[in-house]
Amino acid sequence: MYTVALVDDHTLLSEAIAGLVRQFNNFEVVNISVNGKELLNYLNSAHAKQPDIVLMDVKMPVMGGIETTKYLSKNYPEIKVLALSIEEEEQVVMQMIRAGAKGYLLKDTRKTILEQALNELMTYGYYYTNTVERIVEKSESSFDEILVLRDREIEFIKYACTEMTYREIAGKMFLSPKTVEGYRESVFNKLGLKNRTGLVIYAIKNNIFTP
Amino acid sequence: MYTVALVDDHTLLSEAIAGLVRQFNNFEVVNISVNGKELLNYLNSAHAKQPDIVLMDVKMPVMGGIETTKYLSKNYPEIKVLALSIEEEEQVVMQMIRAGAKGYLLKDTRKTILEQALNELMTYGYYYTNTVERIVEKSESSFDEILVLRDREIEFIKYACTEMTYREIAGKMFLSPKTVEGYRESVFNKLGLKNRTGLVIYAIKNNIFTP
DNA sequence: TAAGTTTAGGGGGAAAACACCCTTTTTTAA
DNA sequence: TTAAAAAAGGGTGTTTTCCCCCTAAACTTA
Repeated sequence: MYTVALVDDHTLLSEAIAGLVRQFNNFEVVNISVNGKELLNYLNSAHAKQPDIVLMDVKMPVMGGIETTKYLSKNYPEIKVLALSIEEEEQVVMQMIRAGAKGYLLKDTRKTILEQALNELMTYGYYYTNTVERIVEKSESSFDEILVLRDREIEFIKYACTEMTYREIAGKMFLSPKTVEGYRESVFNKLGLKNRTGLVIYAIKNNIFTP
Repeated sequence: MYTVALVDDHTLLSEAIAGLVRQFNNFEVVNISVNGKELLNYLNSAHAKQPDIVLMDVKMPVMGGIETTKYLSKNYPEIKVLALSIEEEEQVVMQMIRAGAKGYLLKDTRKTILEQALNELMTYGYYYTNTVERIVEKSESSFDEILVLRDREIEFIKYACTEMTYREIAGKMFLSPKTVEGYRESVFNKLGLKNRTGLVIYAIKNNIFTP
């Protein structure tokens, strides 16, 4: 009998998924937490039944999935983290994998896939769907262009996601308008963008700017 | 015995929640769909057992919760829509309520609350939590400008959130560039925007466009 | 220390975006 | 059945953005 802990701030969902897990053979739910902090409290408590697998949401208040996974990888390496996220932004997936998650289930997963994932996690130690594998491959080959963006360029991008004109941005950054235009050009070239609208969308998709 | 249909693109979650609903007395799950279109297909099919309640996610591809709820309110007014959403952005809540949702459950709901909501929905016809009531009150005083946006304007906004020029958007919408400029002007005036960047941010914040 | 990389700045021109001014036809609502 | 509102289109001029090309300090780093 393997043990599973759930971490998700969406109480209804974690309760519902706990119900699913309980239906599976070989698996029992030992804890449901609403964030990483609560999970750690549980793990440190004396009576805790240590989970073999943690089903972890990514976006949570207080202590998020990425942070929690990093901590677990370091301090409880025998616990396998299976990310279970609502959305499939590539960056987020990669950050979780890098943090040490042994698998990443996307929103469109079916019940049977969850069971399969749990079983494979215990037998092989990891479980990746095709979608996630593709993301990982893609990210490994053309490694993140976001890295080649300079600090000053990122600063510029954030300002570009407002209603300011480049002239006004130049004022805020204490630069000449021409310099700001230079940043625009280099950013456009690096990211293959046509105009400022594209830049805004890119910035939001890549978490440079949050609306 | 009351009937419940679920609409959610997160298959795992809808399956899990279906499991919860089946545990409740008086309720049975008659259909699980991944988007509004699929639900309508089900309702139109001959063998369909019409649901008393539809548990509806808001953000879905193909046919979203707001659109679907509007359609149901008009064509199946006897069906009660209970929104069940991951996030609690005010605009979204209000849009769903205006579309005709009889209740709105937030992510942090507990299993027992779901059961209570379903029961109250059948006895009183509606169910609102305190959080949602507060949002509704707040929004009723300062009424929403999003309503005054015309269909064609919203269509324009979606295109404006791409790298297309207005000329190209005009082509896509089969309009003259001048007409598209007219939409731009009226949208800017209505929403108090200065430029296209502001429009993109507004559209994303208000879920007109999802990056 | 010489070469490369940021960072900062500039000229000039073309294309878009923006702003305010209009008209006509069709739909919708009172 | 009018009156209002929406949808579509136009003219003209200004500002902003976009694009390409180019210079020069300042800092890394081999």
